[in-house]
Amino acid sequence: MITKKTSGRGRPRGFDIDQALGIAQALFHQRGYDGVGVAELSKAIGVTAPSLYSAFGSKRELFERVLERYVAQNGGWVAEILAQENLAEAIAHLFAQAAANYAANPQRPGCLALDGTRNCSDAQACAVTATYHQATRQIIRDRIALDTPEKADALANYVVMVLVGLSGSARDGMDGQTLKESGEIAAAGFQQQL
Amino acid sequence: MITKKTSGRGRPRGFDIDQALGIAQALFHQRGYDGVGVAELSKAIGVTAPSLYSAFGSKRELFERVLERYVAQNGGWVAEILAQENLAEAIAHLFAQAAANYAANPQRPGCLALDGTRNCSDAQACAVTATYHQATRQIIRDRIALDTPEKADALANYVVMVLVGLSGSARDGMDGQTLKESGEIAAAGFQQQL
DNA sequence: CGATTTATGTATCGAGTACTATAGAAATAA
DNA sequence: TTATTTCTATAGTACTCGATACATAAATCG
Repeated sequence: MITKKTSGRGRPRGFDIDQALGIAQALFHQRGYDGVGVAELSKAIGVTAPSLYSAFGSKRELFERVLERYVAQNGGWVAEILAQENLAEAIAHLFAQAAANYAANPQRPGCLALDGTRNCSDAQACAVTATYHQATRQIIRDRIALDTPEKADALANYVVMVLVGLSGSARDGMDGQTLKESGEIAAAGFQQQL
Repeated sequence: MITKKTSGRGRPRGFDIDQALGIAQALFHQRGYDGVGVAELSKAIGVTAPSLYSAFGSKRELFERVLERYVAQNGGWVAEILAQENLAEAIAHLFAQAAANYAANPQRPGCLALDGTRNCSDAQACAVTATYHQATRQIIRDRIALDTPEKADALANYVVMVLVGLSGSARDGMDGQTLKESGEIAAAGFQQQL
């Protein structure tokens, strides 16, 4: 855990860390890791590059913090929805919520964790998203295993594939209603397997 | 149509156009449009940058030629498979073939047309892939409309969403067998809607 | 042959990349 | 106050990006 000294001895920080993370989050979500430069991040946040490096260490570490924040804000619903009793309904709700979230803001379509490092040149940044990707898949698998342990792997892979499809389609411009309909068909297909 | 003078008056070209396109195709498929630079393309093809620009005009135009070649080689199977009589079987075959193709070469996972310009900084390059994307969706829609005109739009969007999911999952490292299984579930979901 | 046309390599352009050395500014601690 | 600590901005580092000016090489045409 990083110890955040809220106030120490030296000159106080001239910008708010969380607000800066929010601005960076929006930019990364719009155009991906490679698509946003440190210069643009600095300008948008309103500080100079050295201040960013002093606060976050590197562009990749800043992205890690952004992703951590994103998952904290937008990752909880996965576990919440999966907590309900009926598995088929849980998956249907999962797809519906994913469709809604991925198309909620046309300027930030899809999932930052799933698509933020697509075609990314930085292997370490890719690894960060892959961690969250894998963690989410595990959560889904564990829930499915409560009902059908022997089909858990195959069905979890299917569910993740659909989420990738929904996120990617959102980034391709598919509107929320269409996304929702496609999710419903995918959910019906899931139910059929039980 | 571009008139290709096979032999004109000046100095003959020192490299084979189609062979160069093949090398560029492999590179773009591996790492996407932004992930491959002109310097690397030049080095891989074995010519200098000015020769590439003389032959293709720009990196974006080279990518257009590459995509044209890719679709000519790997796009025909979509229409072929959809030509069969039974719609549900056609879609099942479509997903199975997509799964097989997207995972056929681990170094070139997924679909170049679907994922070649993900998070791409060049808007024109994105537009090129979007054209093929839309054309494929139209082919699928028209085939579905032969059976169920009123559901054609929704089902075509679903099918494209699944293809995006399969391609994206392949790029995330999902193996061919898992991809195939997920495609089968998605195909069963499609059949259920008829 | 000379004139013309096209492709080639060298060497470089300006802009952008992530990142940082350095010095000054602004706070606390003694 | 003086020393210490931390953040800040200026101004740069070395590198890569897509694209090109220029002169030369290699072909055809008249």
